[in-house]
Amino acid sequence: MFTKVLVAEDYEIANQGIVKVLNDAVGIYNIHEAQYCDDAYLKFRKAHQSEEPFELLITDLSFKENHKVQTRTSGIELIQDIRKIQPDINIIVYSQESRPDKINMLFQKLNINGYVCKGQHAIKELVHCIQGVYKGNIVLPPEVKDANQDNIINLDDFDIMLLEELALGFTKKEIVQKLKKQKISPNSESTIDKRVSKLFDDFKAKNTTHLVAIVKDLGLL
Amino acid sequence: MFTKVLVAEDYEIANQGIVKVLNDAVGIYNIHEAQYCDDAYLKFRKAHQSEEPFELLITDLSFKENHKVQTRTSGIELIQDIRKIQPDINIIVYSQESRPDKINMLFQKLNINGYVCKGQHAIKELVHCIQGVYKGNIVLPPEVKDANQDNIINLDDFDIMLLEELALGFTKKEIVQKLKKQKISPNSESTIDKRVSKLFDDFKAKNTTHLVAIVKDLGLL
DNA sequence: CCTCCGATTACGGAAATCTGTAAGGAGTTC
DNA sequence: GAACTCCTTACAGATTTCCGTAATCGGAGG
Repeated sequence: MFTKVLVAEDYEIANQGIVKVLNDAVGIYNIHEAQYCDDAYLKFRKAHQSEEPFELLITDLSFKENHKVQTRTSGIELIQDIRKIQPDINIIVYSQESRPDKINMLFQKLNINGYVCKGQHAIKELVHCIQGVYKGNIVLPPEVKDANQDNIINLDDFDIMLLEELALGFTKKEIVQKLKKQKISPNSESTIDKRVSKLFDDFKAKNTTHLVAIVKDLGLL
Repeated sequence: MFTKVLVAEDYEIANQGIVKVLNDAVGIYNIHEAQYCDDAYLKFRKAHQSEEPFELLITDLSFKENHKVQTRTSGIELIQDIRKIQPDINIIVYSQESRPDKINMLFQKLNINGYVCKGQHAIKELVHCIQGVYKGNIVLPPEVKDANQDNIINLDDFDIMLLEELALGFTKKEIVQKLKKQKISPNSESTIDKRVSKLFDDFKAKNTTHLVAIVKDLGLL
């Protein structure tokens, strides 16, 4: 089993809970805690430099800002920064988020090893997830396993960019200008139209406003 | 101090944590727990019928659905249902939500007595909140106290309805038709235009899509 | 009674959206 | 090379949005 683990979680009650689970149910005792992203990063780097690296990171996604100045505010940035130092580190994200699309994104973009959803069965799922990751598996939460199947809509970066620009209130003409300025193709208004129309079909949206509302609800933006 | 308290929280680790805080830091020992909304409601009703009512409800807002059929899925419904039985019950909401607008809505629409934000200082805030509510105060979380001031935008029910319809992709013409069918006034396209334009100003939105995106981000929809 | 003020309503016009059709290019397959 | 598909681009027209101006109505206050 993993011997050295870092738990990054700002919510102090949960933090205590996780440590207890690791002790009692998994049998890990060398556990370091961090309540702030920056703190987690520093602890991680120090351990890596002194050649006593962590084997597993368990982290939340959202860290509330407080009086202290934090350079990293979200767990996503923390993961990216830590992966730069130690690419093969095992990472389990442990968060409130339960929207399948958003969780899927974590696996795709950040290559996390496991995800546990804070909730009723968090203890059982956490134990199961750690054991699975230790065996080298990718452990999806039941929320994603159930929901997946065929309703996954594959959005490429261009689609995401379009959605973001539209959500920021830019007109298609403005988006076209931006694209041309940045020399990104495609960049004709007609193609943008076509792309957005395809998104209408995908998400069964009636118009741009509806589309952005749907995508916001799904947590993709 | 309160003697009989109900804690409704589906997240088992947090549930345990709250009970511990109530025991150690506040000195409340007659604590009942519920992991499901329906369960909380039943316990509450039973206590009220047997004339040993709860004096305080501490509840989360979001309850994950699971295999069990739940008639109440959100803490908001739970609060509304419990208030019907015992209007003067003290209620503290204890949730992830940190957006000032959404928290304000809880105080305005549900008349809750206190709010505690899950986070770094949850323990201290929870203790402070319980003590304040016991004295008869309305206890706002620091997030709201800081943020408030003048940036509160007052939306009436008509505005909210407009925003919801727009987010569902209805055109203004369609909304007008609905209003006329339901004999709700105002119901002219021109007034709808004016109202939405005012919302543009309030939220500094460039167009309808931008407006809906902003409002979704604020958590008002 | 009169005036002021805010909300509602009507109307018009420039701009943007949405939805077609059609044409050109790049890559694949036969 | 011909046939095919997929993506990009152009264009056009109906609808909708957005933002003016202006008329009307009702309540508040002098």
